[in-house]
Amino acid sequence: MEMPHCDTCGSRHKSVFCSLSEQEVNNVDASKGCNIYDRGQVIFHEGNRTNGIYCINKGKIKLFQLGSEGKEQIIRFAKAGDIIGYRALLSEEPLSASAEAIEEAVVCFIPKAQVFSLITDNPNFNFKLLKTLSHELGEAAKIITDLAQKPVRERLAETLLMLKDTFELNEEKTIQVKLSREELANIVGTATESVIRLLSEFKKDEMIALEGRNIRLLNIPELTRVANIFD
Amino acid sequence: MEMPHCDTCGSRHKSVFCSLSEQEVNNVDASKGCNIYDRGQVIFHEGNRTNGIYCINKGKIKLFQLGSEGKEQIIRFAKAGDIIGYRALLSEEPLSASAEAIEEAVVCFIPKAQVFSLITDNPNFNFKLLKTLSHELGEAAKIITDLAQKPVRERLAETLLMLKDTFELNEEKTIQVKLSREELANIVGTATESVIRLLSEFKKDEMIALEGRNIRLLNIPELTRVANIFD
DNA sequence: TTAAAAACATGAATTTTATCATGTTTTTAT
DNA sequence: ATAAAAACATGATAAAATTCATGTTTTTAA
Repeated sequence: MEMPHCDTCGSRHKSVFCSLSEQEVNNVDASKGCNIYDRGQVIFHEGNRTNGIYCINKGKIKLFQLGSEGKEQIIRFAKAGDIIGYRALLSEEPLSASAEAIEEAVVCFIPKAQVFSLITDNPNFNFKLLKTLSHELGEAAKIITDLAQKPVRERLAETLLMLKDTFELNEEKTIQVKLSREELANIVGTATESVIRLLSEFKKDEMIALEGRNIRLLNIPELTRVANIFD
Repeated sequence: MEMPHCDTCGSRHKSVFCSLSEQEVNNVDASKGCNIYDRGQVIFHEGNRTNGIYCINKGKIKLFQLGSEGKEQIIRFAKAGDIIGYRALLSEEPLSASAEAIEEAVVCFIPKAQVFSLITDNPNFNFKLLKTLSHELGEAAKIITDLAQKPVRERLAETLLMLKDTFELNEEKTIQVKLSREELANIVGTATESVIRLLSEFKKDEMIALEGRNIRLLNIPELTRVANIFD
């Protein structure tokens, strides 16, 4: 594999690393290691320790926890420019989730020492980290309230809109990520059959179109109404 | 009211402020403002902006979001030594939750400038903040998985154990916090009647004893088993 | 390429959970 | 102290969601 350079990494400027000096970018470059992961390959395992953070150069990643019955709960997604594994590194706790590529991905590993030296020496990086963590915590609180209070139909509509925001639509209004019905169920927090049924309903109501795992959002205002989102 | 001094604040040494120098403590003291809140009084409102963080000197606080039907979802609790409002301050977003005293509380307000100067000048404080945020994010992920996958009965048992860990038991094994059945339902994510019914069951099975709003945990191993917690 | 496995789909039955109705007890405010 | 309000409690009913069963389609691997 050809090692990608942070220098030429397209997503660096909209990432947590956007404020790094040339010298700092070179330091990160020198200390990092990169890997290609095929669809389905695991980047790290829940419960393990981490000695650095992972930066997504290319591809799409799902982060999930295993529930007590061995069922996956997808906590969030990461894509080019995002970092993963920082929560465990900073809290000095084991990884709270596993990370798995949902399409071919290139992921760089930045060792702990490098991360901590950036935190110490680059206030902008530090504030970016604080901001990322705080933002994620706010998102998590919203998800908690939704899971606790909204019925499955609303949560599925909301999930489709979240996937649109995260991965965007192409020209044909198709969400740019392919997930199985089971994976959708593992975001929504429901049974696979319920997702299948509700997707069929959304299709019948012409809110979406289905072509295999591709989902086209035909009527976003109506999906928003179903999701019961007021903000 | 008598203004409490950080200097003599019993919880400071186990809080995020434990690493402050004498000078820094004096600076915080000089810039802070304190208030007493009676049970039921609101400290801040979801959706508003904040210009600092709130440090609990005494008392117990619930943090909650309002769901789309106007129902409270309790996200977490705070007690002496804890800080609240930092998520919104650091993410530069509106407050994601409201804070309300569930018993008489003394809460100090530390202005933004003071917080940011500590972040910049005291690496230990900064790391404590990063650690707190990361830890909270991990807790939130666990809650998400539980809400998505565990039935109400298990979640209620788990909630009782969480309250035990947060507020501790007295000599009679009573959880040291008084919550209404409705508030318990707003943690668990269920209907008030379901909480009432399940508490009666737990009582019949001699896992707990009920005396008004006091809950005594008689059989913690069995509660743990019901909660289906393997760690 | 073809057999096996996995994913998708749908109906029926069952379980879980919420809602509604009603009565009692406790708390709060005058 | 007492009336009103809120909280607690429980049964009956209804709704929501899961599970089970079964068949089809799609994907994967030999």
